[in-house]
Amino acid sequence: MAYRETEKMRLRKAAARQRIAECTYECVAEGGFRNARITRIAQLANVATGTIYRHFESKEDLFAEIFRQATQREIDKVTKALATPGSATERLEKALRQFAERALKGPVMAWSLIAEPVDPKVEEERLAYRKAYAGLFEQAIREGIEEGCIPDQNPRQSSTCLVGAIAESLVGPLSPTQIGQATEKETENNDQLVNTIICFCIQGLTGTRR
Amino acid sequence: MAYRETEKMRLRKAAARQRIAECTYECVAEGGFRNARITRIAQLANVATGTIYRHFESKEDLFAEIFRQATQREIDKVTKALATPGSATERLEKALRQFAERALKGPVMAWSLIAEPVDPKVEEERLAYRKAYAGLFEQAIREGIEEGCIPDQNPRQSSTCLVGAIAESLVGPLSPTQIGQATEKETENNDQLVNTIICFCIQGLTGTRR
DNA sequence: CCAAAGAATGAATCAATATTCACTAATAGC
DNA sequence: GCTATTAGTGAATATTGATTCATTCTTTGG
Repeated sequence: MAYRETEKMRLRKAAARQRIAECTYECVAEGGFRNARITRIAQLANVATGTIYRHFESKEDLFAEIFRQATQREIDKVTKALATPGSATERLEKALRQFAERALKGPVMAWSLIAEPVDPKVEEERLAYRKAYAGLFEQAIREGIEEGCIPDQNPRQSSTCLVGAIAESLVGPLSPTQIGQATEKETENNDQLVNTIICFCIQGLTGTRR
Repeated sequence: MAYRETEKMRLRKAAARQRIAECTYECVAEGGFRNARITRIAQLANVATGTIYRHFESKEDLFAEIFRQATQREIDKVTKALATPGSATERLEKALRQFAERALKGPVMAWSLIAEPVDPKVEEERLAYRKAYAGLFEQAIREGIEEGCIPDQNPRQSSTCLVGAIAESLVGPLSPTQIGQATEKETENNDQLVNTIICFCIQGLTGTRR
């Protein structure tokens, strides 16, 4: 009898796994899942391609995990924004802004999470992600209706519409040509864009121009 | 001296080309560009794979042409809707509804036109398509502001936001699971969805609940 | 019917990647 | 240092589709 997994080894393996995950994230942020090739990920992580398969069942599984981690981060941010004090409308505005600004800061990743075609397992994660968002906004709208700052409406449908509206308002400008990092001018334009989207969304929700 | 291209031949070739185009459209409508393989298209069109290359330079070129044809059809519909009599708001509503309903009737095609990742040549067509839409809506918004039925705002930015909002409100629900043909219940839901989107958009634009 | 020219064919080739696996290196406990 | 066991490697293989091209079929004008 000889080899038995020891703590040191467990840590080393965990570190390697983590490194692979991070490099995958980097690749995706750079050019989407489509662009994240196993060979490139392996290179970045300083491991052999085969090693990746000792840590993850398949590329699909690896991607699904990265997707889950990335969306969880986004959802946490929005959840936090919705948990601040203030009226439902104010909190919704904060959350939408959070969402939009993050997406514009990392447009490729946002696009990958929102709209890039992905394998079935990853698509499953996306479904959960969408549902989570819709649920968050739905709850806030419900509160707004109770508070009286949002007119009566179907919260589920409005929240779906809301998520859709922001998502695509962002996917549009970001998806095709603009992959470069934001210049000053662009940053300014982005601020403008975010304001317009938020304004549009809040109006769409409340019917109140401000 | 012997063979010279005759009218009959010209027609026959044109017919074959047309048939290939139609079958490509079918394939795309069924599963997006990603899913439209040359071999499958050839099968549907009853030609050999090689034949496709006698009619089109490459897959990319074929796709670009199909894209152009498909978007032209969509743009014509919206243009027509915007050309009816009525206030700018009414005409915009009609146009948005037209857009949304068509997209929901052919969700996969809509998704392909709006958001599916495509080759550079096709992406170029998409850019033109987006610009055309933005231009149409922008003009209508400008008219609305002049008429006084839409508050003052940046027409370019609002129209971009508008296009984005609808597009993604539709891409969201349609992209993942629902590929099946609409059942009665779904049709009803779709009507509801379209109403909500339109309502949301018009409010976002005018700040008026109705 | 014939010869020249073009059109159509589809099996073979090429290309791009994911995945495997026979082999080597490292580790653990003695 | 030795051996059992697991980790790591990366060249070879498998897969999926686009594209090519030598060959066959059609058409045309005489």
